[in-house]
Amino acid sequence: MARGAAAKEPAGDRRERILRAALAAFAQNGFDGSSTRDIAARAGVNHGLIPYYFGTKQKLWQAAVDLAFGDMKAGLDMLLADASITSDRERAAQLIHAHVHFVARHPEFVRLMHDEGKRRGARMRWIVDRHVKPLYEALATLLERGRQQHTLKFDFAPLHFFYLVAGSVGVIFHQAEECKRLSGVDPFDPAVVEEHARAVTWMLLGPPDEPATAD
Amino acid sequence: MARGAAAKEPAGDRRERILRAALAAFAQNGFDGSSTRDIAARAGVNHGLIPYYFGTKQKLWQAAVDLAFGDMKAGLDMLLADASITSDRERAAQLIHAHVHFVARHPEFVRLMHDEGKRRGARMRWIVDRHVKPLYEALATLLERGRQQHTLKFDFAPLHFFYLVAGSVGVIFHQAEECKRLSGVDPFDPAVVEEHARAVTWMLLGPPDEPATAD
DNA sequence: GGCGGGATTATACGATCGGACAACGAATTG
DNA sequence: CAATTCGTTGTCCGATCGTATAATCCCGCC
Repeated sequence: MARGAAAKEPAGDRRERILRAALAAFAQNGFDGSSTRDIAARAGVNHGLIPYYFGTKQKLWQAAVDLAFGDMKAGLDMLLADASITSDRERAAQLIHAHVHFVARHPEFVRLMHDEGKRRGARMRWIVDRHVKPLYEALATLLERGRQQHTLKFDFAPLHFFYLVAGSVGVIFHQAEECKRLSGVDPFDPAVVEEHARAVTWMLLGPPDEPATAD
Repeated sequence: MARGAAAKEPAGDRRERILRAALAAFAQNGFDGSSTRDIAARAGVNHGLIPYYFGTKQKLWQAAVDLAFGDMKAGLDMLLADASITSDRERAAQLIHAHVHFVARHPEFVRLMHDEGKRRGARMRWIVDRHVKPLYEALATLLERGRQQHTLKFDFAPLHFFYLVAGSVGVIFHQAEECKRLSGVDPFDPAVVEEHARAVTWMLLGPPDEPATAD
């Protein structure tokens, strides 16, 4: 197989460069707000390469979403591995802590969910069926376990817990630019991330020094 | 002043119809995803009327945002009036309850915030300076009051509380379509709204029957 | 050295966008 | 009634979009 290329790059690097650029662009400006020409410019390649490698803009988007949720899935699997040992409040707090820091490191997948989750359409159905649903069911079983172990005491459907967590963890990072303008604070600052993790833990598990909500 | 018009409508109704249609469109598809032609079609008017009444698409967007946040401000003022009497947990719960129901009735302003808050740009700066900042400061004083009255006990900056509330309350309604696809549950269903209000209350104030997080 | 084929580029097409503009219609005013 | 004025419409322009297509390039292979 002869790979022509401009002899600048080692291999099919350009495809991955396009993918990363597409993920950044879609996360920043949404699907409609991103143009394939801009994505190609970010990747430093000719814009004709996008139809060549990915066919259509929609398929490029799907590949970028797969990339983002791949990272997410890896992080979640790590969390779930930890969860298997978890049975008390301290462990739950570690889970929350790890999740907040993960979202802070990878805000793209929150952005993608927020961009598409509001619209009824093919992209929303695709991302929900392929990525969000497994995530949701994983969290639901996690919640049920916490409930049985009396780590969490709540009397509403897991669905609400899901959006409570998704919202309270993700929005400050999703709205990072707004947050900076509003308060001058960069939510991605490590100290701020840490404080937010404490805040979420406080919300879900109650204050650390007093008898917790959960107990 | 001679107002010609097609003699179908009583007055400058078309201007307001355009505004409402613009608000719906911007909330549904964002700024880039909405076209002035589509907005005009929704309002049932010629698309040439938009530059006539509002000049530019951006100014139309600003007028629509003012409309949405006007409703929001009215709701918040009502809440703040209630808050003046509030000094215990029950009152705080009522505030949360009212706010959740308001957001459920008017999801547009959450959508607008989520659409622009992620991007650094003129529209984000405009909406933050004009609308979000007053909202944030109002909540901050409210939080300080709750803290002094020992209704709320938290040891992190009000900024985190702001995004905790904004996220946990708003995301399930912002992502309504996703939520329907994910679980089959319509978050705007009155019973679901009520349950979500209970869920948020549980998060912020602790379980109702046990010694609350706040006390 | 020529050749074949995948990688890359340049160019073009149709569609849609925001906005400009002139013409038209109707009601008010003299 | 004539003139003016503002609401309204239809049309057009330049830019940008996604994508198709053909030419070009560069490498491994005979």
